[in-house]
Amino acid sequence: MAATLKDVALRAEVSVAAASLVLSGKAEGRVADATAERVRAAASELGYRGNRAARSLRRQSAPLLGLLSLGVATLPYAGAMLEAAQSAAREHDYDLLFIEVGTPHDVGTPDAIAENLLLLQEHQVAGILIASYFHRELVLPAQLPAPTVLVDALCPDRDIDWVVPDEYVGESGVLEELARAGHHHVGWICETPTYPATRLRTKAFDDVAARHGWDDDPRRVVLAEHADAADGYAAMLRLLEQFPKVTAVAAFTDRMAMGVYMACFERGIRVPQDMSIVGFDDQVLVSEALRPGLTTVALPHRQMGKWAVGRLIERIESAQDLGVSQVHINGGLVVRDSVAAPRTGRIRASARR
Amino acid sequence: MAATLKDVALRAEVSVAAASLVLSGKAEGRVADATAERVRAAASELGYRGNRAARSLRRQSAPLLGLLSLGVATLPYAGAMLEAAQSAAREHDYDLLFIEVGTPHDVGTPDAIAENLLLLQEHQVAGILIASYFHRELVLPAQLPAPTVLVDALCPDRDIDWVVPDEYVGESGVLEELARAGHHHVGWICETPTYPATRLRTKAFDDVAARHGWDDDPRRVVLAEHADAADGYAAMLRLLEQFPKVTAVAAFTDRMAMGVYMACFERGIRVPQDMSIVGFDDQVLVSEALRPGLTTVALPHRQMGKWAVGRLIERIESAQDLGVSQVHINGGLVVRDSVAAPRTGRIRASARR
DNA sequence: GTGAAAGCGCTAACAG
DNA sequence: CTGTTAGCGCTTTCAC
Repeated sequence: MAATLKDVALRAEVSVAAASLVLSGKAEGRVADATAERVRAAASELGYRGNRAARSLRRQSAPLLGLLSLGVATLPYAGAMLEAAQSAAREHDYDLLFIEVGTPHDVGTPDAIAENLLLLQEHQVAGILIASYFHRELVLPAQLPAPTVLVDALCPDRDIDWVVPDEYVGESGVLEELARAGHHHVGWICETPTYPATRLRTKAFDDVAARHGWDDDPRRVVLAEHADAADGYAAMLRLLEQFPKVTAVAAFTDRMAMGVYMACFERGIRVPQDMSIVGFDDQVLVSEALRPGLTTVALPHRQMGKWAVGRLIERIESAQDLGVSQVHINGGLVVRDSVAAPRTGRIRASARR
Repeated sequence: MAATLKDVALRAEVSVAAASLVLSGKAEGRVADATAERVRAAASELGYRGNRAARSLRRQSAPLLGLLSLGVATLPYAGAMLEAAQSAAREHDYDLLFIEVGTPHDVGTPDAIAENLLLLQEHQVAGILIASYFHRELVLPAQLPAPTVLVDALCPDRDIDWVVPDEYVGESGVLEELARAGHHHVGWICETPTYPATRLRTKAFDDVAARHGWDDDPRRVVLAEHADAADGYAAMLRLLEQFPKVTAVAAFTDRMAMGVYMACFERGIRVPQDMSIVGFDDQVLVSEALRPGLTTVALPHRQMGKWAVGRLIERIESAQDLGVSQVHINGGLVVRDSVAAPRTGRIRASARR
């Protein structure tokens, strides 16, 4: 059976109180050095590991951070954020209680969120992370059971910490690459804008286009239903038809960009000589795997996870009232090889090979 | 402040013991129905949620399943398994304590595993899941702190439950598709075999090839260093050179298969008319996104997660000694459009477009 | 400096 | 059928 504090105390011939003080680093001038040493020796001989349940009961708070994932796990996005959050938590001696709410189709109703928040409360978590994607807007219960930070999500009109990707700056960055290469006929392939990520990236497109005086034929934008490769492919075919001057296209996500590549390959359109393409997300399975490599903007998953945990722990451990902190992180431009200067002549094959 | 059992008992005018019995469903003939009803009413009026720390302390076991992830979170594979495990756990009123061990490059040394197992012990977890990938062989400490099940990993010579994909049957399945289509000159692009996934899929290739009398020119196999698209691409170029008769290629993973597609696109080789391609994993970001869609075999992440949790809970809750159970699950063939009959003439473009 | 003691909220014997 | 009781292992006052 695992050794308890009492065992350690017995062995070191001190009281449990003294042993507790020493082992939780609160001995500071309250216990003689020699005694402390005896306690530490006894603990290590016994392989003492402590019992978190007992400690949590006593302290009314567990060394646990609840991670409510709103469909994140079902996405390939999750990994880096999870990993970063976990290792950041670990550095501060917290562990992560992972709860996935909602299936791929239903991304966590307010009721489901509220219910799982209560569950986290039962576990006495010291803090809560709510992770979503696409910068979604969440509806949260009025009463949160512990300090909370949102990741890639926000809650308008609410004094709560959150961290989101800087969609606007990121998208502007890749688009400037296109401008720098000299493009004027740029297509925009996007999911129908409904949540912030679509809206902000679209706004960036409009602004960059206006700034550089790009051909503003409304047919340069094609809206699709899903941000996946199949819809990206279909959208590209449509774009080629309705906006034949196009020399470069920006896609809402790397997955859509992959569909754009596929359409180009089938039509014998060379990338980047005949068509420049940029994406968003830096989904390496796609961006790095495509040939030529896709120029895109990284989503700062790792940074968001780390920041969120850092902030959460600050809040947990700080007595005074920190103001709210709502930050945007730019994951940064990832330049690969999918952007080149536009062809001067508009010579382009349109038959399949 | 959250209501305690005592508050409920007070309000229902019963003892805490009775309240406990009722609320944990052990009232069965020990408490009068009317009393039980009163307790339940009081609990719901007070919004009573219980305190897991207290319960864990008393029971010497927390309603927690420790999930030790060995690099899984850093892979896009993770999601489905995590999600399935979590929802299966939830059905039995357990939650998941998630711990990621090891970075992308170091996949959990035995020491790191041992250390984190101890950590889970501190948390009083009722059971442990150790999740890896590629069917890896693990080195585990002699003494496990709780019932344990391995997912997509195994531990040779150890009486422990595990669940792995049926690599051999799966790979044989896709290869039979190739045979059925009439191919005889089939290439095999694989990572250098070191762990079970590579070895078993390669064995399947050898066996199917022998069974159908495929051209056994040793140059039909190209080994690469990594199972990614870049190496798949390079391997395909080499294969075309050293085994020009090739009409179909099987890749160790979908990511490698994507590289194979890229090589074909660049060389003007049409898929599947000129070249049939099959993969493994059913990484939808790739397999579904490629055009034509990639015929491949699914990795049973969801099933493995679910099975593992089911088994673990069986072990936790069963008093008697269950035998060990080590299972293989076949994720199943996913037929898309990357396989066709080989061309009869060997007319193939070899210049780029 | 050190130890005794109270008690966090819950469960499980055991008495009644 | 119901209540009393004794802790689970730990932290934290408070005396000494």
